[in-house]
Amino acid sequence: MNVQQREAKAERILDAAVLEIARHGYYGTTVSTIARRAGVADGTIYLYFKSKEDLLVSIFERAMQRFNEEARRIVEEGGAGAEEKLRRLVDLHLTLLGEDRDLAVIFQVEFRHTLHILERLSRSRMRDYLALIAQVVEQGKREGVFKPDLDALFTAKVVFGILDEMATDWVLSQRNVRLASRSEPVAELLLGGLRATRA
Amino acid sequence: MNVQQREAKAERILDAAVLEIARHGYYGTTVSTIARRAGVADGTIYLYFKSKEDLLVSIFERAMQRFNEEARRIVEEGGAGAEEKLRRLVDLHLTLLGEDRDLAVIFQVEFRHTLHILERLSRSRMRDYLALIAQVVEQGKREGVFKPDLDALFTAKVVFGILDEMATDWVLSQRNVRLASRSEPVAELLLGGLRATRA
Amino acid sequence: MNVQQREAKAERILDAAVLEIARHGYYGTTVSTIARRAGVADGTIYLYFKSKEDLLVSIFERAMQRFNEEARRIVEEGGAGAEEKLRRLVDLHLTLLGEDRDLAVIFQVEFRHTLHILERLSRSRMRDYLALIAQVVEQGKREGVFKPDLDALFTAKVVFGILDEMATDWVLSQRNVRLASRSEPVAELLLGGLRATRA
Amino acid sequence: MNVQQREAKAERILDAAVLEIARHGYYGTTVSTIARRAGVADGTIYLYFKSKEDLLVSIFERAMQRFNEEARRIVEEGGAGAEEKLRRLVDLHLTLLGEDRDLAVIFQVEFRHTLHILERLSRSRMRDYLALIAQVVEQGKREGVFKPDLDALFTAKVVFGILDEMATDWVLSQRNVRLASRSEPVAELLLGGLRATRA
DNA sequence: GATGAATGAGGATTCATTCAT
DNA sequence: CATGAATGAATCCTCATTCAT
Repeated sequence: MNVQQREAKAERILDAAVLEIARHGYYGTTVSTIARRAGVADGTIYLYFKSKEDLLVSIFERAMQRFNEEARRIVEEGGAGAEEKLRRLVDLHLTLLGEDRDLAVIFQVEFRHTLHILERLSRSRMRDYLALIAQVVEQGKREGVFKPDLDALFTAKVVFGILDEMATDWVLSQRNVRLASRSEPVAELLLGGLRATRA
Repeated sequence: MNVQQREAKAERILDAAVLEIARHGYYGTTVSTIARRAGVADGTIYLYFKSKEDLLVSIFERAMQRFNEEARRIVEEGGAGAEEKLRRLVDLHLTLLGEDRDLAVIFQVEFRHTLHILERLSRSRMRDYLALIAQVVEQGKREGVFKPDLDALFTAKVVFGILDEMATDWVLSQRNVRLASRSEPVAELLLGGLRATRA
Repeated sequence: MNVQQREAKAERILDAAVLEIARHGYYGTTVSTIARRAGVADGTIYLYFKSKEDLLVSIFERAMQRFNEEARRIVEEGGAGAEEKLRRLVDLHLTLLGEDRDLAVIFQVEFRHTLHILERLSRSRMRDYLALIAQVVEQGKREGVFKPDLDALFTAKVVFGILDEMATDWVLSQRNVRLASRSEPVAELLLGGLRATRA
Repeated sequence: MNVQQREAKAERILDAAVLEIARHGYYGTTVSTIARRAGVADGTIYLYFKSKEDLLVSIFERAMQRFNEEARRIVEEGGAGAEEKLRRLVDLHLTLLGEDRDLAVIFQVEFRHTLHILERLSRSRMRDYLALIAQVVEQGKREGVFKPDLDALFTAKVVFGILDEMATDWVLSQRNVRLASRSEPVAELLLGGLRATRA
């Protein structure tokens, strides 16, 4: 079995885990259930993941990698201004979560709890993400479009907090709206708070 | 045993539950452990609470009641303006959580997960809380100090999101700062985003 | 529940464990089986014993205590000579094991393997037992009835080895003889080897 | 692959099994571990042995064959007397076990437990071994150097029991002595017990 | 012959909940 | 009212064995 096949099966297991955990919670999901949905035997799970917990960590890692990659692409792009970048980050966040409700549920609901378990590990990925947002804030300050006295990290947390609340709200409400439809107003409100008041 | 004694014991059990669950998580805490810390027998817990889950619901209810009561007092006060009320709400939120780290941990970490369990129930209390914030936003619009086109509920969620992120950040960081020390900058940033631009 | 009742139930569980383990081996016996035979629920076992392994340790301890107690009584008796004491020790060993075939099986078969698990623990009880035999050898040397150049501990091991082989042989043979019927010839043979040759 | 190559690989697997089982016990050793140490795939084991249990049986068979072969050579030698032969048997037993501690561990510790599994099978080889010892006892009786009233098989078991206890003691003690250094005193003690008292 | 990925039965242990005292 | 001993369902994980390649 080559690397590609192996990874494909790991993906399938991870996908099954996302689906089940989103619907029934981490503690409400048994390894057996995940295996059944992935179409493998219980024991097979353990050929690909060290433990049930490792499954959760892997879901987080896989998702955060994508978040961070795409966010980095936006932040490090040469041409765009800070306002534009912030709009895109907001949209990226809400779009990625909005595309996969199950993943969103896990992020907004399960991981919170699991931070208890995962502790530092997950926090380091989060720090990276916050740092990327903070970078845009700094750029905005340099460009003179954001208030000069903003604390970049503090502001990044505020931005994240709003996006996070939007996502949680969307996840818990059963209404059938696209999460990304919030991008515009959220970005507006944020920029309203961050923009330098012209003298 | 009169009502007062009964309630006192229920409180003791609830306090023990807060402490243990904050430290070890809902699933990491056994009913036995809670009973031991509360100084009662395992079975006694069930004379006061329907189940382990009910314990969690009760913690939430007790805390939210206090939040909502105090928030209502602020919101319904006649004399104050919307800006002032928002400042006070921000401070209330961060102060109440900052006073009891264990409770804060449960709110920021355990309840998220548990929303899965508690579902609608908890959301109704949350809706009340959000409605109170929204009321202040409305007042600000009427007073002309907030932008006239703000969607009140949406804005309330934004406010809550920021406060929530601040609290989570505080809970997860081990640093020894007072959570309430964030009240000022948070309120400033929020008001910066909400204020009507004077013509 | 008082101490006596508690101990009675622990005994019942231990008895059930002896019976099942003797018949199916330690690894061939499930905790469930033991529980069923003891007439308790699976979980109850764990109110009395830390683990399945602890059950095995406890069987060993309980039996060795009886062995050592009775052996000590013989060894420390004032009046008897070394020859007589050795005869009685041989008889004690074979009688106690011969009385309870299940226990004998566990001693001769299961514990060997389990020494791997129990290691030092059990060896200390064994050392006590060997020391008691050695004491009799010393007495015999002082009395001039045993060869003066015997190494007491070495000799004790020889004695034990013979008794042990007799027991194992009895356990593995299905023949229906009393183990204690070997006491006489074994003692004779032993004494034949130990006796001082009269000048 | 010719017969020789096939046997060489079977040997390698058996050697790996001896090593692992001696160190971790039969139940503590996985087929995978044995395969890894033997440098073959898990499945390959099953091309050479019917099952994990069969591996154990084969270890026993291989070792007993050597024991019996060498013991037979001693016993059937024309020139030597019974005393001399017994000395040599004692030395053979302790030397063979003393040369390979891993094998000794398996014999003294694992097989005991496993007798449960192997039952009759192994006993037949053992009977052969005991019969060889008994033969020497008979010879001694005929030669008049051993007591005339000895029960040959009973005596053989006594001899075996002593050797066995010596081996077990050596295996369980971590001291760094050669097991064969016990040959002399053991033989002396035995002969002391068996010798005919000269009239 | 050799491989090693996949299987899935099996078992020790935990813990929320009950109920006789 | 309070106790805490007893319950037994429920679950993660291991590992001997198989079989498609």
